[in-house]
Amino acid sequence: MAVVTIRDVAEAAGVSVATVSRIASGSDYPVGARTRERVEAVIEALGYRPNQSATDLSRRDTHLVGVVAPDMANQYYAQVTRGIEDAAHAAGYQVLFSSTDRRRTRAAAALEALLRRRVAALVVLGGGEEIRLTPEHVAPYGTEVVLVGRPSETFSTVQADGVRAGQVMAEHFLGLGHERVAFLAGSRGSTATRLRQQGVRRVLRTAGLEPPATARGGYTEEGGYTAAMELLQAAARPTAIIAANDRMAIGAMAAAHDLGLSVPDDVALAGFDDTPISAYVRPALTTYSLRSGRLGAEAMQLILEREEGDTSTRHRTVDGEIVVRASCGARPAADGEPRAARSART
Amino acid sequence: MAVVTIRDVAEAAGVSVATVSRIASGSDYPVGARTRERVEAVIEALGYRPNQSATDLSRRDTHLVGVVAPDMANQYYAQVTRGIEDAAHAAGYQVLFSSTDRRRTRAAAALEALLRRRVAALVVLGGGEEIRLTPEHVAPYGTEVVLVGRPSETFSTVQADGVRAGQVMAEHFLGLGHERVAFLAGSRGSTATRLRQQGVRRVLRTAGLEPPATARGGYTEEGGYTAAMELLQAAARPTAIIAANDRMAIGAMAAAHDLGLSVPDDVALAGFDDTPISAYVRPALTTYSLRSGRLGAEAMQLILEREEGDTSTRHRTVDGEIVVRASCGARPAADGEPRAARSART
DNA sequence: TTGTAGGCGTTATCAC
DNA sequence: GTGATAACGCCTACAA
Repeated sequence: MAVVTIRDVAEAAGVSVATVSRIASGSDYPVGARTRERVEAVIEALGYRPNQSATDLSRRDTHLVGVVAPDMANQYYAQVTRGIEDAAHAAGYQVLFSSTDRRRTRAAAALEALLRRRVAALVVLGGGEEIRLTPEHVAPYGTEVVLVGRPSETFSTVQADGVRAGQVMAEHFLGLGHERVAFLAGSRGSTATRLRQQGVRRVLRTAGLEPPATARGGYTEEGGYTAAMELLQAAARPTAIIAANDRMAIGAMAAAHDLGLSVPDDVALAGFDDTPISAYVRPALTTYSLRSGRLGAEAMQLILEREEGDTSTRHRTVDGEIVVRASCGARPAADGEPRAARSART
Repeated sequence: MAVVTIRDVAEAAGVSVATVSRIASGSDYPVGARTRERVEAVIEALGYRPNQSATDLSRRDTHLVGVVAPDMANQYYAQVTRGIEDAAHAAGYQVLFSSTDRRRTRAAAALEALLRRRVAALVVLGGGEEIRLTPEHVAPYGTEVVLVGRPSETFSTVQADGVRAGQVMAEHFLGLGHERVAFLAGSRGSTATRLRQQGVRRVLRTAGLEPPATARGGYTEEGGYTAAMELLQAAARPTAIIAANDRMAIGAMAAAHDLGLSVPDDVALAGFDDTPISAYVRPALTTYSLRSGRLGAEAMQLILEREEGDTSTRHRTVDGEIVVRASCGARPAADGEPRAARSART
């Protein structure tokens, strides 16, 4: 009933704790075959499970990676985290995470707690301002820090190529003949929005068109709906709206619908993220797949490389691809499609 | 540069480690005002952060709660986890989590790792079969276990009132005059599906109607699409489909659309979960709000109560409410609506 | 009020 | 090969 310690095992097996440790920890230190067998049997019989706190303390290394994000219930962060997690578990790490809810105090508390736990690495998701983290903070602990989705000189980063994504999407619409393209921004100060918008702007400018009319939707369906209502009722109605994410694009689709406008005939639409649902709204949503999971996997990759000696600050870019469906007008409305999720990756 | 330990602080402040400990750990052990002040200054200056592994080892208590779920990228689990997390942080706990990907080996490994960490509590999400957890497993460690969304005699549980949810939804459709109601099940062996289906069945039987035609969609949009295609092309086409979750309902909506059927006129639709998006598809989806976050909060509540001495096995039920929108036919299609997210909670 | 010292459960360095 | 034993960093009787 009481917790079995290494000493209990040693005693029961008639060996020293050192021997048990060598066996239980999977070390490659040589141990006699007979002894090993006996000890393993005892471990099994007693249900011995090494206390990780003790191991960490002794080894001075927790195999823990801390993840900090604005909100884990948000699909994007959840997917990135999943990517981190898969790679982490494969490498014998565990994931400890905290949502900041975009609040300074929560972010600070989360970071503090993670540092106390001496996490081997820290992955910060999102471009929010709520996080104050300096190299001095983590220096003493040798914690590897990776920022996902925000630029940095001092820390390693993993980013989606937002500018390129915006360009690709804008070019797609220009290719379809659109000249009045609007942009639906996410939240203020968001890196993702800024980059995508920059890409869109650049393409429009190069084509000699006016910069996109812009409204802000805070990345939610509701915000997208409201912002799109505004854009769609403006004097010069845009013929296409590029939303900074799928959720807003779907809100915009609802707005168009409620205004009696046809998508894509009256207004073409597209988003970013390639949310699972985007293939199943009607018309199916054209979007840009960012492979959020890859971002997480890449972040973990940086962490593992550090473990192998590379302590430099590195920057990785993960790029995605446009997924053309019906909402942009490049494909027939779903009615005639044989397959709901029909899409093309170019 | 090196990590600051309690000894460094003691030395710098000219006191014993015991004194520093009493101050740094926030204990209420009496300490002289002057001493306290001095020590606090040193802690601040040196940036001392207690090593949690050491604290845990010494206290024989990690303030860690482990969460195990099939897939954290799944909206539902993410929301429940968020609920756990908020409550956990408020109570000074941290959350360690693992996705099992519904695989036995991963589930076993996750559980093992969590047990080694000596998590104070374990929250198991989902009704999957991949998890083998017996009281004997955790008994030695005094780990509090809470199962969310699956029944159990031996462990505490938190569940949504699935039967009631199913009943409410079925009654809603009967009230609208439907007599051929079909059911879109999730994955095999899912508790949520079973309960909701049971509720639906019960109501239909009581009303003297045939049991619902059923197809399985695995809880995804794609599965819902495919399964609905099947149901909708059957000889006796159902006039209403109740899907076990919103994602499948949206897949079904796409299927109806692609078949040229009108929702809700040709076929009425409803889901469960009240996903944010459900208010923004067109027609807006009638659903049943389960407040997943509440499930998590409630689970954490059980854990905290245990901390206060209640070691009994307890069961909590969280119930939700139907959210009536346009897809069931009880409200006008969104076109005429002043507000996209229009909904009524009855 | 403050300090001393033993213990928490492992690992790792030495001897043997 | 195997076994003592000193860390690891903190907490907490117990003494003073």
